[in-house]
Amino acid sequence: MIMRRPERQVTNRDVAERLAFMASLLGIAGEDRYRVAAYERAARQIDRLSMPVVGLGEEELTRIPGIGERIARDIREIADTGTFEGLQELQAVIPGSVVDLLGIPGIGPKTLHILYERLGIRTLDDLERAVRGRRLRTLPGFGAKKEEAIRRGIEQFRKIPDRMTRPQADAALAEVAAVLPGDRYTVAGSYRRGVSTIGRLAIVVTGDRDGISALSGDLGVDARLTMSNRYGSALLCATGSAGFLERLGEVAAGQGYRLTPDGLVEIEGGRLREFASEEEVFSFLGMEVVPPELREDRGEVELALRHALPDLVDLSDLRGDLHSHTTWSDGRQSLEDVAEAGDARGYEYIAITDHSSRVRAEDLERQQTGIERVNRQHDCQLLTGSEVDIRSDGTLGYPDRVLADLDVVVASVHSGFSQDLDVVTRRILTAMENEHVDIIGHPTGRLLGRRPPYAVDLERVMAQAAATGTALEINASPHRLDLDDIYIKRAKEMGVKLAAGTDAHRTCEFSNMRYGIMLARRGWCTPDDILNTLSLSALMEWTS
DNA sequence: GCCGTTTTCGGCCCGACTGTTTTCAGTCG
Repeated sequence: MIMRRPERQVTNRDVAERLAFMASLLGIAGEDRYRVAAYERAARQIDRLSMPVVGLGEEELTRIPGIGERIARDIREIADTGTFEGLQELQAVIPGSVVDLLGIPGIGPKTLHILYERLGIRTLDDLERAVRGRRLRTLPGFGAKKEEAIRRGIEQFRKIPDRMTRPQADAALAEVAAVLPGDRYTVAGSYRRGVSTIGRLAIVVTGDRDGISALSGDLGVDARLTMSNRYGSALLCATGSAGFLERLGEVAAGQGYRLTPDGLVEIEGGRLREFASEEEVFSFLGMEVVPPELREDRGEVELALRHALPDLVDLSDLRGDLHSHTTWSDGRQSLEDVAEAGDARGYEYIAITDHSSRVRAEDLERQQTGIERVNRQHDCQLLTGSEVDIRSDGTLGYPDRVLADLDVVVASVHSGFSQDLDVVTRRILTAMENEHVDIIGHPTGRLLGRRPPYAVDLERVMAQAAATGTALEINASPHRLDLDDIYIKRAKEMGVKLAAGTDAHRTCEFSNMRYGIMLARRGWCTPDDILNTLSLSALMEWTS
């Protein structure tokens, strides 16, 4: 049976993506940077628009700030044809492989423009050859150091694994949902275990084969068919991980069984025992049910046999969020918006932590007045705070007297990513020595699929966190998910508190907390390990 | 390219950082 997806409607995301692509091409073509910025701004506007843009006429489009006559025409063209003339003209001149090079750290549009125009570089391989041939340093505005920086950038770029972020996986799963009814399948694999990035989606399907070939063919989903009376073992095996299943297989073998997706097979005699649910399998083997997030062969099987698994933290245990941005810096939400979002989630508090680099100390005082006013109108209390830069020389973005007035101080590295291990580590250690710093934000600085972590000695950071009573952040943004699970577990074991924060720049991002909790659970955290399970008063005591 | 007027062109977010420069340009967040 051939599954054909219906012709897809052009979404706002599609339009935004075309406009952003135009901006990249204009930048590489060496166009005026404000023209480039105009397309970037328009892309952002369309992306956050609540109504579908395909239904709007040019007249209505120009009423959106940042969209004038020209871009309104382009948008209409995209809505009708999927692309527009100006974009096609540029695409005819600049190959797509050139645009990809913008992903290399240290290469922006201006640099790429010169590389493309002067050296005719079109691909990553071209660029690598030019670097090896020391041809970059001869270009105007280039030198040996920049050439070396680009060489390192290429190295990093090549190391980025080709895995989906969780939002990308969710988008792919939406395509699965279009093919199969929800009661016929369950998502398994690394997705179900809550891994930060997903290589390949795995699902377990019950019933007939309808739609299965479309899933594995078009969508590249690993779909395993089973019967409902064998669903338990099938889901267990499809969820993994390999190490966990191996350990579980040993337990089964000790009791005379072989673990298979069909069920437990008696080693002597070959009789099959079937299980409709995972719970039944665990129970049969005399074990506690192991939550999917723990199934990584890190000692969970032994504890499950002793019925001594940790009581993992749950989203409902959280009383607030410890990292958010507003329009005072680079956020898209007002203080009022944040308080409303907090009320809607039933939070007791949300820390307002705008970037120190974007808010002058005297403006921070004005923001505090605003917070006091908003707090009178809402149950959820906004906490005064800052995400203060740990600058490349190790100093903080605000003087102590400013930090002393804040409820919550998150200190983060946003610069000097290419510094040596020891330099970056000492910057962070120094920040923790400051008595006003409560939390180290996104401790490794990684951006999933885009930028590897900076070089930092996490053992030393964790030891210092334990010694100074500083919390380490679990940054819940699906593009960061930083700290990683193995370090969360290690930190917890060292007695370090972990602070879950969404880093929300807009109200819809507060729901990203679910990712943070997923990660905390993978790090074996109980409610006691997470700072923001504390009540407001207990939190205030902890930070003071 | 957009916007706001000072109705017809000049300014557009900005600070830290780095590398290339002798005072600035490009990248990044």
